[in-house]
Amino acid sequence: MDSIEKARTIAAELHAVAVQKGLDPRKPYNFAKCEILSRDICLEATKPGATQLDGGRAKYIRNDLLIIHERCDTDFENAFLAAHELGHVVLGDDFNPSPSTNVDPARPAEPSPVAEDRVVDYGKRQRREIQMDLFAREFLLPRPVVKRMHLVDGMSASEIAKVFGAPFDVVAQQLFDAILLPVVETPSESPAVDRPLNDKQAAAASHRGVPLLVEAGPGTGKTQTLTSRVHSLLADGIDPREILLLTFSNKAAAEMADRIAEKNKEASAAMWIGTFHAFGLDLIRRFYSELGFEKDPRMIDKTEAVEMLEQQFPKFDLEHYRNVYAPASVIDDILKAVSRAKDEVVCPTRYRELAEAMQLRATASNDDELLIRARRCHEVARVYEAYEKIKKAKHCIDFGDLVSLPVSLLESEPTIANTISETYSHVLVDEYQDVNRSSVRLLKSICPDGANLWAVGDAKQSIYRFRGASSGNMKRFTNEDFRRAQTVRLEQNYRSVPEITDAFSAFGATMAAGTGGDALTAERSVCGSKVALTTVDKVTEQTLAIADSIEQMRQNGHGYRDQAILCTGNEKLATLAGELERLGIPVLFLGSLFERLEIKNLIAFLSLLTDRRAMGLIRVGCQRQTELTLGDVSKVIEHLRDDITEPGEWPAKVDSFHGVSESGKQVLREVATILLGFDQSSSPWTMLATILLDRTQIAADFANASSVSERTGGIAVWQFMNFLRVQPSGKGLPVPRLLKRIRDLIRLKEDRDLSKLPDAASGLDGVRLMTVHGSKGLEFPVVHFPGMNKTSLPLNYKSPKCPPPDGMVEGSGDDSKAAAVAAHSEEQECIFYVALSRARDRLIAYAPTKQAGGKNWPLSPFLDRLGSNLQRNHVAPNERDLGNGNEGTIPIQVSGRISLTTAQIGLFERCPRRFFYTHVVRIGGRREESPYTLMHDAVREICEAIVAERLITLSDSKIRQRLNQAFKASGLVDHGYANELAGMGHKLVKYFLTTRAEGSPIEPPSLAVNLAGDEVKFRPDDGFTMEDGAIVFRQVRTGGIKSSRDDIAAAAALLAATEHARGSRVEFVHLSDQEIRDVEMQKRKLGNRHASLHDALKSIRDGKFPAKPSSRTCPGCPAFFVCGSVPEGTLQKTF
DNA sequence: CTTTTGCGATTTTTT
DNA sequence: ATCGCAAAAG
Repeated sequence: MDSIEKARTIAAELHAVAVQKGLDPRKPYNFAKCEILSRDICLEATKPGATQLDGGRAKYIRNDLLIIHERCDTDFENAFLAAHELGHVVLGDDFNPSPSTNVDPARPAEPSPVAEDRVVDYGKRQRREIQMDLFAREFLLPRPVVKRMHLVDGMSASEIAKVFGAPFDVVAQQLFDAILLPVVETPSESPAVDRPLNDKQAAAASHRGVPLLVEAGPGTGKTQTLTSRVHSLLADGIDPREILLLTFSNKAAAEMADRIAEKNKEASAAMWIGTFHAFGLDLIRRFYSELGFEKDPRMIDKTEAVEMLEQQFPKFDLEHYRNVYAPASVIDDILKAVSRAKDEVVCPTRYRELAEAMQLRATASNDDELLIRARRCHEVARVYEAYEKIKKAKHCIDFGDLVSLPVSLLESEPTIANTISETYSHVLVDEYQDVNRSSVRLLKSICPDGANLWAVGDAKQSIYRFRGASSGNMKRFTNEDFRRAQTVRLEQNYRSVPEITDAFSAFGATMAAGTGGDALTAERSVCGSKVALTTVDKVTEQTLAIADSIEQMRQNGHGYRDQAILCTGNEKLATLAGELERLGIPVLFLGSLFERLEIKNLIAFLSLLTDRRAMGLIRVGCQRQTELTLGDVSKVIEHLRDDITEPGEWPAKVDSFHGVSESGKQVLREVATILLGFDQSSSPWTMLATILLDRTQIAADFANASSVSERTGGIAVWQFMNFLRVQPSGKGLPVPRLLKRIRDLIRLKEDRDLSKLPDAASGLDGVRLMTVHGSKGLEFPVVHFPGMNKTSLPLNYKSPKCPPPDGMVEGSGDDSKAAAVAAHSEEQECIFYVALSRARDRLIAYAPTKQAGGKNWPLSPFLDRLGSNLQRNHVAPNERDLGNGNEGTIPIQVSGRISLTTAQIGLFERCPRRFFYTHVVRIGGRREESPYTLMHDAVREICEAIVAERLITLSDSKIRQRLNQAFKASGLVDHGYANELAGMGHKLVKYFLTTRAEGSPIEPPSLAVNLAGDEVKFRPDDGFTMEDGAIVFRQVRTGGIKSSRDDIAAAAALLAATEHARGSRVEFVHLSDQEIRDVEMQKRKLGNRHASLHDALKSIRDGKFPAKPSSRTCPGCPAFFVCGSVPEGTLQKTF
């Protein structure tokens, strides 16, 4: 149990005792006051800003036995400040005389992992203040009390708030903590039994003077050695404020802080413990003016960064990174390159110089390939320069800046560097194998000669090479960066049984990373089971095999919570989690928050305020209290499609919805009541908190659930509400802005942070599912490691979209590509090594040997390198239903024939589910509008006009005129870069005209291919009779990306054309790529596609609409927020 | 026996 | 999007 939970438990107990003494919690200030007075401490209110308050809002003055606080408007606020200070007293945290400044009564139990909170998460002072806020809230409104009021007495959050005179949001947050998060069990309190240090550990801990690098393999007692060193430094009389302990993750920092606090709470709070990034942020905040910022520059995440650049993108006029359709993805690629540059402390100017140097070399050696690479780098440099300017102008900083800015500062300002290095007499670094050049340079600035620098790491666990971490830094520590340095190697493994230790040591001996002579000696005794590899025939059986062995391990005494499943990537984890859950294995896994049904169900309420067709009813209709039939939902959407309705106006029209059942209308009125008083400008958090706690039973249902998977659902809701609290401000209405931001987060894969389970979930008895990266630093009695196929580990190297300029990555030599490939393959070995070494007692790897199609699927070559340490066995698990079969089938009755366009059938192929929403339910809500899509719309419109007016040429001025007209109609003229956008459009139209230079135009006819009574229509955009008499039909494809795999839409077009006129051709014109592609298919291929068309139509009749999820396409789908299960009932449909 | 084509599985990882 | 394998075609 962590310190925060401990504090809350104590607070709740105090509350209970006070109530027993007869105090009334409904008078909160008096309640807190009596508790304080009973400790012989005085309580005083004073006016805000009084000198005694020392700049804070409340303060405990120990010497005077006095708590003072500023006088607030409400009794509850006063009580909260008093209780906050009471926390400092009760928790024995009164050694630090600083006042309390950032008091927040509605603070969630754990910060949301977004933007700045990710960095400062465990800043020591923040952490104490968070603890006190939660203590105070718990003292005034204990979770068990509010939980009982809500669940047993049936009181809403507002009613509870009234009773206590507390604000709604404070009660709501407390209720969320109480009913959505699992109750943390009082632990059996078994603090890690510290064994005495072995000789090597003791030597490492007591070392003084010259820099020391401790090579600590897995399970060698690294943390214990490090904490021992800290305690020995303290014992030597070192002031804890002189000790700096740097880590790479907040998790590690918190663990170190807690471990040190076990023996010395005061020292732990006084030391600087945190990540490199948090330390960097501290420096930036201290020296903001030297860095050219105003006070407290704001941190932005990548989503915000992309948004900033997107606005200015048209003006960059990039040639090599030109994706005029979806600039966001290009910007993302470039920002990744920028981030890498910052890892190497390469500023925009230096980036451009490197690119220019490449250009010179390319011209000198006549190397065309090099020249193109150089130009690409140059374009990145241009965007990089602009990005830094925008950021500075807006007083923002990004993740990369957190380390690179302080490095530049300290390296250029020796006085500041001196001040800092004099502050810290002892610097300790954890996970040294994860340092990149920027962190090394930061270290060198803090301790130039390396005196009393102490680092610990393991080159074989270096799995962050993609962000510039290199185990080469381990070698350089002694040779180059900190000469005079010594090394110590810890050789005893205390974690794993010999079977496992020997296995990963054997693999370790063959690894490129590390020295080769670093095998470990197992201290534990043999367990009798070797590391196992369980192979199965098919992928589906792998899940069954894992489920079987989880249960078997359970019979051997390893509970679910003792077992972990590790995968290399997130995608596979999510699939596995779903399947195991269906097999009845409880799993601890959230997955992508916004893809969970509970969350989509909530977002549906929000979308009902913004979407005029109310497609959110699809999700709302699936929920217990608001059940609707699919038929009714579909009818409502149909009504709203033809109606001119503003978003949120539909509740007024319920009576006029003909064809909707009476019971359906009744539910719709209830939904309207649930939404009453909210609109697009409402705060999403307030609205959903009201819905969850005041107007529905949704939250209560989670509290009453018992299964791990339902509890996980509750945690997801908690996490989502937590996320809603911290939205960046910006233009537009809050609700639509939030929906856009969610889509952007997923597109940029920034939703990953939200899929981390809060600490409060750790008590649940479920199998832990995580990536190998996520498992670093952890250990589990049993580890399952699936997917050990050649294609997944090692993964093939893929070069970044924007490779760094030659010479940017220090120590990569002349061939930067070869160096990157080598680094990648080293990293893959490290991933395997880390995974193996997480296991204490049992380790089982899994792999299917055949693909779904039945062909062989080779095993990972890494397995052979375990030699005789690996026990192989092949199993054939009993078939069970993984529930993948019928998913997506919807009862539907199609009357009459089906008639679709090529575009529609193409959509069915890409994602049948999306087809269902778009063309069966017809939810509408076309794709998102952006300046780029509007520009493309204008171009398309003009091209259509050109065909209709049979124009062959059009003067530049006429094109401009038409574009201008279209831009006016769409409002694009007002865009800041309307000229640049018009320039792009001009190019596209001009290219379209060149495609019309040959042959004589014909009126494009409407074509169709007959498919057993049904049809697929092909309406060409353009048509010609060529000089040789051939007829050509053209379709303009705006997307422009050439898909190498011909889709069935193309086949349908071809078939339709041939049916119309034998020997006619079909061509796709890609405007952005300036290319005409002939649609060609061999007889066999065309035959196969023809069969696929038949299959597709049959699937539509059968109601088979499975989703094809993809993080790339889903966020852009209009049905994104409603996709999932559908309401009950059969759908009547005419196409 | 060689070449083409289809198809399935994979497109990480994080402060 | 890209790779590697297996089956079909030449």
